Amino acid sequence: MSSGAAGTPAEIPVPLAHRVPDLGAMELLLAVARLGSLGRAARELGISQPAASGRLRALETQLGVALVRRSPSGSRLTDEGALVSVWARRVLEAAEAFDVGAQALRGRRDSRLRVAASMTVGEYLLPGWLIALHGRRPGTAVSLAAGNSAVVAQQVLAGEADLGFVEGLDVPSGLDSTVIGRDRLLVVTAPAHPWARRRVPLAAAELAATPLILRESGSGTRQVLDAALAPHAGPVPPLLELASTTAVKAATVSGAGPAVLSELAVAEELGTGRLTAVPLAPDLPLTRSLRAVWPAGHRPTGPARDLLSLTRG
Amino acid sequence: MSSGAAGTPAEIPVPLAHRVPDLGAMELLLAVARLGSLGRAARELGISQPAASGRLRALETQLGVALVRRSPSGSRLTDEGALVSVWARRVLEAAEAFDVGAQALRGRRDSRLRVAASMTVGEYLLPGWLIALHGRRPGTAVSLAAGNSAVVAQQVLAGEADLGFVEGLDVPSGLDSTVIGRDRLLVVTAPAHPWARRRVPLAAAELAATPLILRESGSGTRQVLDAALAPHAGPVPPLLELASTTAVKAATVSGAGPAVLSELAVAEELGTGRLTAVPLAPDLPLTRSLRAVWPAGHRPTGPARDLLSLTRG
DNA sequence: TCGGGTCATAAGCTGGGGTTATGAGCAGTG
DNA sequence: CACTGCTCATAACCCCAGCTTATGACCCGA
Repeated sequence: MSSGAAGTPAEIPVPLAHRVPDLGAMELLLAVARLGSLGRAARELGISQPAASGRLRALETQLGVALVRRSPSGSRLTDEGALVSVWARRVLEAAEAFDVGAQALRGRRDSRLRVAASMTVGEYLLPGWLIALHGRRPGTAVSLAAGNSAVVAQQVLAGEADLGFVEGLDVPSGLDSTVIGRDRLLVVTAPAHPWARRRVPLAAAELAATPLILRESGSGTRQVLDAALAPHAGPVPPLLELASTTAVKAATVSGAGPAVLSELAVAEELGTGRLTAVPLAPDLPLTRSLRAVWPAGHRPTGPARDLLSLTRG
Repeated sequence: MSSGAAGTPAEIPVPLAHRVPDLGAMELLLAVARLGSLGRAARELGISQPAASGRLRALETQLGVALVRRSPSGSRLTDEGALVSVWARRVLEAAEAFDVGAQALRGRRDSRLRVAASMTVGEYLLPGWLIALHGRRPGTAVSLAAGNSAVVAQQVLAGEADLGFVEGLDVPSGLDSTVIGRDRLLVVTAPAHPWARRRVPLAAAELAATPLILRESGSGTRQVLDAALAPHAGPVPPLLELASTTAVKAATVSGAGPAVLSELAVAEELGTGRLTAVPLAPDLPLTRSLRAVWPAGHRPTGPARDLLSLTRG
C-alpha cells in the first residue's frame, strides 16, 4: 500500500557504476593477463603504453589491491589479480552478449540472416546463440526483430524474417517448426518467505488458491498459468498485476509474495540467492515449448540452418 | 552500399568497451524502466534530470534504436528497450558480483567475517554467496583472502580467518569441514574439434594417451587429473603447459587441442558455445569436493554460520 | 656496450558528462 | 480557466578523466 515512496530513505546511495571500474579497465586487465605486458595490451586496445599504465594504476588504487606484478621483463597477475580478472571476465562476457544483441537489433535491412524472436527467446537465449554463430560463421550479419509470437509468425510468413522463435502451446499455421527447448515456469519467493524453506511440493489446488504476483492477463506466462490452474477452480485474483517481468521480479524480491515466472527470467536471481524456487507437485505441468519456425516447406538453409543447429546445444 | 565491412583489413577489432554503452548508461536505463520517469531515475542515481535525458539520448543513438517512449506523463520502455534492459541487467549483475568480490578483497582488518578461499571458490562461487549474504544480513562486513588450500588451512588455523573454503581430496588436519559442493573436471574442446561431436564416451585409457592442454604441474586441477590417469599408464606429456586457467581456455578455444578444466571455469564458454564438453566414461571420476573448513571443535557461529548456510542453497 | 624490451613520469589537450537555468507540453483541480 | 505540478528537452557553461607525446630508468641478451 501507499506505494512506499516516503518510507525508504536512501537504500541505494552510490550508483553501482561508481563503485565498479568501467569496462575499458576490465578489458585492459584481461589483455594484460593474456599478453603478459602492459605495452602489448595497450597496443591491442589501440591506446598508448602510458595510458595503459595509468589506467591500470587507477584500477588498482580504486580496488585497493595490487593486481599486477610488473617487471622489466613483463607483467603477471598477482593472486588477487587472477581473482579479479575472472570476475571481470564475467562482466565482459555479459557485455559481449549485450553487444551482439544490440548489433542485431540495429537491424540493417541487407543482413544475410533476419531473425524474428519472441521476447523470452530474444532476452535470454539469442545473445548466446549469436555469439556462438559469430564464432563459427564470423561474416554473418544478423538483424533481429522482437515481438510476441503472433508478430513473429507474421514476419516469417511475410518473408521479412528467415527464421523465427516463438513460445507457446500452438504452432502458428503455415509454418513448420521444431522444438528447441522447454520453458518451465517456476513459483518463486523471496528467501524470507515461508515457502522458501518448503520441502513438501506445492500442489495445483494450493497454488490456485493463493494470491500471486503476476504479469497482466494476455502475457504468455499468464496464459500458461491460467490454463494449468483452470481445472482447479482457476487462479484466485492476483495479489499484484504488473506490466513487466522486471516489475514482478522486483516485487517478489522485496517480499511482496510468491510469483510465477519463467525459469529463464529468474536464473540469475536463483543463482545469486535473491529468489528461491518452490518445489512443485507433478500435477503442475507449468511448461511450454520454445520453437523455431519457418515457412512451411522451406527448410532453413545457409546461415538460418547454422543458427538453428546451434540451438540444440 | 557495400561500404565498410568488406574493407576491414586486419584483426584489429574495436575494443568492446567502445561498442558497448558504459555501466552508468545501463544503470540509468534500468532505473528508468523501474521508476517510469527520467527525472526520478536521475534523482535515484544522484544526477540531474538533464544529465539523464542527455545520457539516455546518447545511449539510443549509440545503439541506433529507440529504447524509451517519452511522454509528459512519464516514460515507458519500447519493446526493443525491454530487450536491451534485460541484456543490461545481465551485465550489471556481473558487475555487482565483481563489486562485492572486490570489496571483500580490499579486506579491512576489522571486518566481522573474515573468509579465506581457494581460487576456484573465490572466483566462481563466492561472489554469489556474498550477494546473497548481503541480502540477508546487510550489515555484514566481509574480508577475503585468496590462496591455495594450504594457505587457507593455515589462515583458518591461525585464527586469521573465521571460515575457509578449500578444494581437494584431503581435509587439512586440525580442521573440521563439511562438503559444500563437488567440482567436476571436464574434457573440453573447441566446437570444431572432432571430439566435439563425439557421442561415445571417452575412456580413461584414451584420455591418458592423448596430449592435452593443461595447467602446470602442481595445480589442483593437474593433481586430480594425474591421480585419475595414473592407473592407465599416467598422462602422456602435455601438448601445452600453461600457467593460468585463462591461458588454457584461450588455447583451447582457438583450437589447439583438448583441455581438462573445472566445470566451474568453463560454464560460460559451454553456455555460449565457445567450448564443448566431451562425454566421459564412468572410469573417469574426475571430481574433487569443495569443502568449508573451520578450526576443529569450533562450529561456525554468527555471520560465518550465515554464510555457511548459504552455500547449500 | 649497445639495442630492444620492460614500465613510469611529466606536461598538455580534448571531450564526455556533469551542472544550472529555462521553456514547452500535458494532466489534474478548484 | 488559470494555476500547479509533473513530464521531458534545449542551451550555455565547466571540469576532470583519460588520452596523447616525449622522455627516462631499469633489465636482459647479443
